[in-house]
Amino acid sequence: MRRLTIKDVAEIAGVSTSTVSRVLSDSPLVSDDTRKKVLKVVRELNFSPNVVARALKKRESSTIGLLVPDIVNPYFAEIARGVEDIAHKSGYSVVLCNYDADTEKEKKYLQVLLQRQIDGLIYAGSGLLAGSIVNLLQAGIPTVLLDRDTSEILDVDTVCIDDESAAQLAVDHLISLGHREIAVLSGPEYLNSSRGRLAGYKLSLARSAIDFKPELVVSGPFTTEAGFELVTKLVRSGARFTAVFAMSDMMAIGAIKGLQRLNLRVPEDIAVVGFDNIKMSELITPELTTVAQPMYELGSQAFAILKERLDARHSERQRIVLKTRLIVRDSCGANLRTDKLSLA
Amino acid sequence: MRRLTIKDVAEIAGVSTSTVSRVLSDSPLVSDDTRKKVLKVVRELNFSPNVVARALKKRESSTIGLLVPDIVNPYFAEIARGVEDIAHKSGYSVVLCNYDADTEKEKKYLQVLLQRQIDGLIYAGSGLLAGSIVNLLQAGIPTVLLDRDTSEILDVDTVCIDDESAAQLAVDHLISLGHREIAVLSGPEYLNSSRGRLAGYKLSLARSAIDFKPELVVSGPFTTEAGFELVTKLVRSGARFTAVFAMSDMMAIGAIKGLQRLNLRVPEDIAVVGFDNIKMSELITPELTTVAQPMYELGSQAFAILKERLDARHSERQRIVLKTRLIVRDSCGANLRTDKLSLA
DNA sequence: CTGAAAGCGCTTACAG
DNA sequence: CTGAAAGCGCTTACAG
Repeated sequence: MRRLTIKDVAEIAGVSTSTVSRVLSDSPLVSDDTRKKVLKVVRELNFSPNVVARALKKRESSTIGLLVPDIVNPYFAEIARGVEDIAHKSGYSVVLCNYDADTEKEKKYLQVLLQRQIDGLIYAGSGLLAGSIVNLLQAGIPTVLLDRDTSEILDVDTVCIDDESAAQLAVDHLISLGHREIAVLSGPEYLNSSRGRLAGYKLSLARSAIDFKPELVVSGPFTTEAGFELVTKLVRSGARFTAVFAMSDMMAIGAIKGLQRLNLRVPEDIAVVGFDNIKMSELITPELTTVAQPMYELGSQAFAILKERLDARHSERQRIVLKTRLIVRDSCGANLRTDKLSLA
Repeated sequence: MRRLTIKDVAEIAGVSTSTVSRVLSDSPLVSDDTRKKVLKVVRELNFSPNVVARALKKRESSTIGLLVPDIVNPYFAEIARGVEDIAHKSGYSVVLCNYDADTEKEKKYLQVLLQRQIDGLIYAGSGLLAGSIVNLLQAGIPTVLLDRDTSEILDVDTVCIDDESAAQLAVDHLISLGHREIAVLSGPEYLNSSRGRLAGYKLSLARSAIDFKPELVVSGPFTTEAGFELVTKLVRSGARFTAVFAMSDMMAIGAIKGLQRLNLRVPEDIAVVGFDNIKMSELITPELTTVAQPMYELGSQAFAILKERLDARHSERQRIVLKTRLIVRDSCGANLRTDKLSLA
């Protein structure tokens, strides 16, 4: 069963393919009469144009690439949702790429996406090779970096949060609750986001005249497993602390599990703050106090500025910083006196 | 900066575009010498062919559509990962579509995907319009249905689980622990999966000579919110039960929250089994006993059978049923005597 | 307002 | 083994 083409439509409607093409793309260069005639045939045949032919001709594929480390990570899933929703509304399709922490996969995906003539790329997460991004920019494909602040290094559009002040939200909260020995479960050290959050932590300590103790800072990937293992080690090392600041909710959740395994109560013995506010954070017990990142908005804004660049290629570089806020729940003890049953 | 084409390569290498095309697609109809010559130029120019042109000519886009209700739902995120991993390995890109429960969006996506000349479609979740799928099949685009057993209705490839026996795993476990009043938090009633699981529940009861009580069955969407509200209502209605079988982990997690709010302990007062085994299920407290679905495999198998159909269009209809298994953790009390600390 | 023609960047049957 | 030519299904500058 051959697919229909504008040629079929043209013949039946008794016009040229040019005309069919024009009505299909809402060109004003068509009389109302012919437009109606053509539209009628289109409807009758249930005709739907071949967008890959269009893409070839126009050199615009109306598709963008979305690179995330792993869509299974709820943080990236929410971002992806934000991207896809807005892209779809604007007539773009998004091809999903999970590159893990794998440099080879990352290169491979970039190559595939280039071959597919994507109009733009949204790059989330940590894997970015300096080399790859340079290639992209050289190839002239509009790119926005999500969740990575590379302002110093590269001239790319970017949407992110202010990691430093976001971290302060968390740490100040702990301090206000009386904590002075605050351990930190950091993400990978090579990430700007980890560094920024650590800087925020130090700042908060300094403001309250608390000494910074390097031995209270441990780092690993943003996973529950890492959270579990890092606290466990920390406790066993004999380090003294009454609270922990985890740089992701996944780590915080792992940490809470770890503390519970060690027979430590959260928040009574140790308080825990997370970071991200993934949905899961309010489903665990105790409900997690955390710094909320607007994941969905990170995604939708990323697409929005990509779109701006696609529409008008001259625009200035944009750097969007989204707001974070502290969500106080139960894992730091701030709500200890509240009778939770009254909420039900 | 114009993108390079095979014409550029051909000129520099001193051969025809046909030849360049042949070496690029590994045709055997090229001598070793010319192949080397061409490859050298390709490498030097860092040339990468335009796959949309290829797609137009070959009428194969090497892309597939993936329709999920919502990628933020961890169940679908894991499935998506399974699909994407294997698709990528086979040289296919996947276009992500979140259609929610929205019939209009669903139609729109289907239309867009058709226009994009996707080679195949993987359709997960519940939204399937009978009408849409018929259109698809008529359009001749290979489709596999994931997570929906439509064997009676439609002649489509399908990968799913045996809902009936999976549910029995859960319910039998509860019964073996002495429970006889088992409430069920069902998914939407119009779904085959909900119906199958309910059938399994009834079968298990019958086998143990337990009367089926319709008032213990309530249904709603597969969400934590529904789980929370459904148990809450059930308890307040005065219904008597000592255990609940939730048809998804999200519902089970919501139910546990709800019970806790009501000052009921899980599993001491009420046991809860879930369904799916999403990652979150072992992160909550108490850790959730659940029936594991192989989400990743559902996704990868779905792509695998789609690929088979793409490679050899004559294949018979396939229906793959994947294994489920019971994961015993803490939410039913089966492990009550185990000293959990010994695990740490 | 409309159509004929050229062309987007590939692939492949055909001829040699 | 290699190349010239036609064509995939559109869009759009050009001429009228």
